[in-house]
Amino acid sequence: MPAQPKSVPSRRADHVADTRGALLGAARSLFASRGYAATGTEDIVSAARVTRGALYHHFRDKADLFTTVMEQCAREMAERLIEQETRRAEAEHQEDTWSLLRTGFQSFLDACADPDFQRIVLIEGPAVLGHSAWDALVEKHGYVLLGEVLSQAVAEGRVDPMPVRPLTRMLGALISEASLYIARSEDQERARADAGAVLDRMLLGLRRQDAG
Amino acid sequence: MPAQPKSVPSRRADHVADTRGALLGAARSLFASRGYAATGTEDIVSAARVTRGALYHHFRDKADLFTTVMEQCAREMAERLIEQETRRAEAEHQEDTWSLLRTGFQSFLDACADPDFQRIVLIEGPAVLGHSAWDALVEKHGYVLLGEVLSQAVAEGRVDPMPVRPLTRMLGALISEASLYIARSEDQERARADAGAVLDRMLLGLRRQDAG
DNA sequence: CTCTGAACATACAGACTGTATGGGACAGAA
DNA sequence: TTCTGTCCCATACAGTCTGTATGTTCAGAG
Repeated sequence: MPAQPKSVPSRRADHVADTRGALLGAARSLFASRGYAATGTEDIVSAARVTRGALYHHFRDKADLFTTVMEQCAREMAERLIEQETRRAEAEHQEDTWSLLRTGFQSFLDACADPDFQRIVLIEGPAVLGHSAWDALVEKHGYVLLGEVLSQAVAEGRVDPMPVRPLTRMLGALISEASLYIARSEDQERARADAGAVLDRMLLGLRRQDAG
Repeated sequence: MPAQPKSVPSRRADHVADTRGALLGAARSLFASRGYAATGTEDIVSAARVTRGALYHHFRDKADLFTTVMEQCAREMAERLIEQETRRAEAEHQEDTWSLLRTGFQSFLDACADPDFQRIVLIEGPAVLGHSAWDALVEKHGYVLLGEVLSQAVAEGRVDPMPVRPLTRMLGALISEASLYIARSEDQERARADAGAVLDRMLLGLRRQDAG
């Protein structure tokens, strides 16, 4: 009878996972700082202290590695937002639903300030994967939450009925551009306040118009 | 005394301009259809019926060629919009200024439907040039008109006072994403109507609030 | 006519990606 | 224990692409 049940991974499996994780970490750091094209596979494997053989064993090619890294970034962002959103929902469940939606978008904007996310997902992603594949990934991870929030807001009558799919994309693009604008501004504080104000005003346009 | 004044270009100069134009045209077509990375310099020069020597004579490197192509696309778009805008301004100068602004943005959205513009300027541009250089180019050609219209709208009190720079960027991103959404939709007609409606509502949020 | 420089074409060197090959470690069968 | 197959990874190699260096042609100045 073995000392450990079958479900416990072997030490060898740990090493494999460590190698793969090191590759992902190195790739993520380099893609975020230098971009996809300017990062050679040799740079990645030397940073991960392995050889290119390990890379091409774990990933089909360089684009596959990038896809995995981007998916990781997107998933982390989605989890962060969901956890943050549920915490707010239970904390301030008595507050006005409209101001809840407003503050939700503001914190969404703050979350997008992550440099890795900006560079890998927002900048490099569309050009490396092509816009259709990029869109599928973002749809899978990011837009589920945003689309859910929006359709719920429509269902509750907080915003006027309108097609949710284009609304989701356009609000996502709006927040993305706002975060990039803030990131490359001199005065971050001021840029954050300005972009937040503009975003808030645009959101206002979606609000239910008829006071009936 | 020469039969032609000095200002008349020689036939050789015509050939030079033709070569450069052929390179730009081939590069534009290929960059738009296959993207920057998937287009080799050999593809470009064979389509232009010259050799790589001509390319590297006229342009510093491949990125320089791309920059010139993108600048051409952006300039054409800006000229198209300006010409279109001035025509509308003189034709309907008696109409409501707010609805003028609204229809202006809708026709801006329609202009962005150009596939070359979408792929080269909106998709490939940021990743190839880097977001800062890309932003400088778009600032130079595209955002002058948009920013002008917006600051004028603020000055005339049609929209509430708010920082114009972030507003310009975010509206530009909004329209860009809307045009891309339309382009990759199954039902173009419906997508156009939906995106236009959402854009119109967001614009509504910027409108002057106090009825004083 | 000679000479210079622009406008290309050609040839070459370097870098990078992807693949084919080889070896070492580990698990399971005999 | 020994043998064997498979997984994991390192190394070597081939193909492609970019950028540069060199060569060639030709228009125009002196």
